[in-house]
Amino acid sequence: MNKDTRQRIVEAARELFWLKGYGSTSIADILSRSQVNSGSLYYFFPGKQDVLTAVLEAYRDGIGAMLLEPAWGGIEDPVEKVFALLALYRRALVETDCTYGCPIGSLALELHEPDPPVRELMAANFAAWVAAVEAQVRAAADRFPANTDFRALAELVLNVMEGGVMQARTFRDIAHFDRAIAQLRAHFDALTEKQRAA
Amino acid sequence: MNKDTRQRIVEAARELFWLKGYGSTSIADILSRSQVNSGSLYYFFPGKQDVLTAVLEAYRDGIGAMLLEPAWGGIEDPVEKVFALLALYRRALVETDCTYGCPIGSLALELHEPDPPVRELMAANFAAWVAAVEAQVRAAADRFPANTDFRALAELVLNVMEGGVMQARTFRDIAHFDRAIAQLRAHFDALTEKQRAA
DNA sequence: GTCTATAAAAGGATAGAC
DNA sequence: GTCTATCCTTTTATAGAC
Repeated sequence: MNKDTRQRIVEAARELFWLKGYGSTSIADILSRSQVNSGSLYYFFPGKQDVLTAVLEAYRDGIGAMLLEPAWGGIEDPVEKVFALLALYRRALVETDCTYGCPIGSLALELHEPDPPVRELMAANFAAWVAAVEAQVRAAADRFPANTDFRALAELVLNVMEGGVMQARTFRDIAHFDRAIAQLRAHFDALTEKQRAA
Repeated sequence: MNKDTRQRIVEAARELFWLKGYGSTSIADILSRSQVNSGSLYYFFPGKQDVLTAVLEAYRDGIGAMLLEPAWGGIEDPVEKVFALLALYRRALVETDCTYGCPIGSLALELHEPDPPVRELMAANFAAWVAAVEAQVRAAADRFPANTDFRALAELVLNVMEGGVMQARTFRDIAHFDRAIAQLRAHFDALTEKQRAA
């Protein structure tokens, strides 16, 4: 219960930032949830923003073990891995009555002028997500037209997911997310069909 | 300078919520920017959240005159109207060094548990935007396959725009937005080509 | 490394004269 | 409808003993 104090703080902050956002989470909230006293938090972190950077580092470092591996367990086909990842976001939405938000996306739009370290960590998180998706579509490169921009395609997946989460949350209706993903699936089908025709 | 006091408050709040977000904008900020005193603001509004609903109502009521008409001036083709609307968002991003955020999208992700009136007004704003885009693609219905889901297509436009804005802001790089729109254009081209082939 | 107490400031909101 | 002054709470952060 001593050296993991820092980790308890980061974990509590991660949950609270996800549940309530950064601005609406007070230091007192973090202390209460992590069962840590003020003095200890400020021993590890100069201030609240440094807790945020630690949280963003945790997301970045955990994207494989915490997000991709759970989503991809047992799935072989690279394209289906992409949609299995999206299905994970759908599940999170359903389980939270469409209250869930992608933690990185929410922070990205909440923080209007983030200090450089914060912004760069958010960008690093998005970049890692896109790189993982890009690797999958690239692994199925033979199904796509020869001139396919795989990075842009992977970014499209991220954009549609983030947009779909935003709409589902705002309307409190998973159908918005489902329509978003259906449109993406249709786009993928059209691309692969185009290749088969060629 | 008396009956427009309320309007000055709403306008100042609109700008500040857009620049800094809702949580980071204080009542004192709004008073200072609108040159209004505390007593006057609380004469018109019970509290800060009521200022937010007034701002969201202003966005909803102004979507035609403030957003669509400026975007569509001189453009006839319905599909090009859709992309002209997206070009307006691009311009806003470029002019603000990729600091711009869609005001509704930012609020939608910042406010994690918005009270019903706030959430419904955000939804009404998105719905009006989507309806406007849907009307355009429907006006070009003959170019799309017969089974096209025009609402879902219009929602895709919104989702890609919101995602593209999020990425461009986070990376401070308009190329992210441009790739997002290019993917959307490719999707439209594929749909209309499919129809021509049929 | 952790504890309690508290400083110091900012925030939303109200009172009451005019 | 507007003005000034101010209350009350929350919030970030620090001090100093242990």
